[in-house]
Amino acid sequence: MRRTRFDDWPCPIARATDLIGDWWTPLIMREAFSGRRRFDEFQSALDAPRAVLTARLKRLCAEGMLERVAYQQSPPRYEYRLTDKGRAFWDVLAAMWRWGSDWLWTDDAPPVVLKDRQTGRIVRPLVVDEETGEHLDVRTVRIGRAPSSS
Amino acid sequence: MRRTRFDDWPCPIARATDLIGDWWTPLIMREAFSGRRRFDEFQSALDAPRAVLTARLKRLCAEGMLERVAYQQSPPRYEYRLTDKGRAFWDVLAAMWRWGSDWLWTDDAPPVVLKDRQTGRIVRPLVVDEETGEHLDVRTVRIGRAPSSS
DNA sequence: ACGACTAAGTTCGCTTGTTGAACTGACTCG
DNA sequence: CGAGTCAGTTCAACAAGCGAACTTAGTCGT
Repeated sequence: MRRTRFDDWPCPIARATDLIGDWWTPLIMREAFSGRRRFDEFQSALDAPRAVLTARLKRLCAEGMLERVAYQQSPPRYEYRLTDKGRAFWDVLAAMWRWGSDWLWTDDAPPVVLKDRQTGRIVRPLVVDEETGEHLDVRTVRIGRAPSSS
Repeated sequence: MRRTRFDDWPCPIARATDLIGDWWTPLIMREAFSGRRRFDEFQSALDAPRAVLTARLKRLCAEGMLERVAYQQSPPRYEYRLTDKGRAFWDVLAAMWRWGSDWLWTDDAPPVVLKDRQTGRIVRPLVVDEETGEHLDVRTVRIGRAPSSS
């Protein structure tokens, strides 16, 4: 009776949930985007249980979001690097960031923001329709069957 | 030793993770966006354990993402409706959708898509910089301290 | 009036997952 | 030779998720 897996459901949200729904995982990815690579860097930044961190890093490697790369031979030591798939996941974190900033702070404003590395300008992520560039309208979008590809 | 809570961390991603990291929760929100409102509708759509569903709906109401509204008096029956905060969460699901569609199907394409309700056009969500409308560049964005608001 | 049905949960025994703390092993550095 | 570093593993206690059965308060058909 292990917990219900969603990773073979026919829905992108379900499969993504299977990953994100693992406690700590989005935070590990956040740290990876902040440039952390080594086991102990992740561990001390997050103060996560080491056993959990081991399991998560293993899974993220298996999923192809991180890569375990040796950075020295003796003693053998490995670090974890973002892959293209992992980097693409930034979009999801950005959407979480925006929603969290907008709705999860009641009185004050969040103490951390996203900035452009060059200009220092504060960046606000927004989810739009790729075609029109307009903010996605919840009320007009619906989930539908894909056109048959046969 | 209950599991580490992130809901008072000073980071929007952490707080959002605290919600999403609850198993089933994003799927419950997906179903809410598909128009489901009643307990048994959610239950049979997802085939989730009833006790878990009870706990999740309770939490989503407490967080202000759903509202529990009586739709009849006798016997008293309630349904769960999206609030503004809940509707805003669509952006996060859309980002998950896009990333899942792009990276979680290896051979074939996902069997479900997002469509515009009016035109039937397939919609692809994209995360952009609100200012420029450009796709967020992972490499130039960094996490920084907010300007002091004093 | 009686039994079947419905909706929205609750309860229960079992299994899996998370936690914090301590431990391990292979090295390096002074 | 002893202390330190890094990347984990092990362990026991506890929390959370699981499926199945049960409950409660009412309606409907005969």
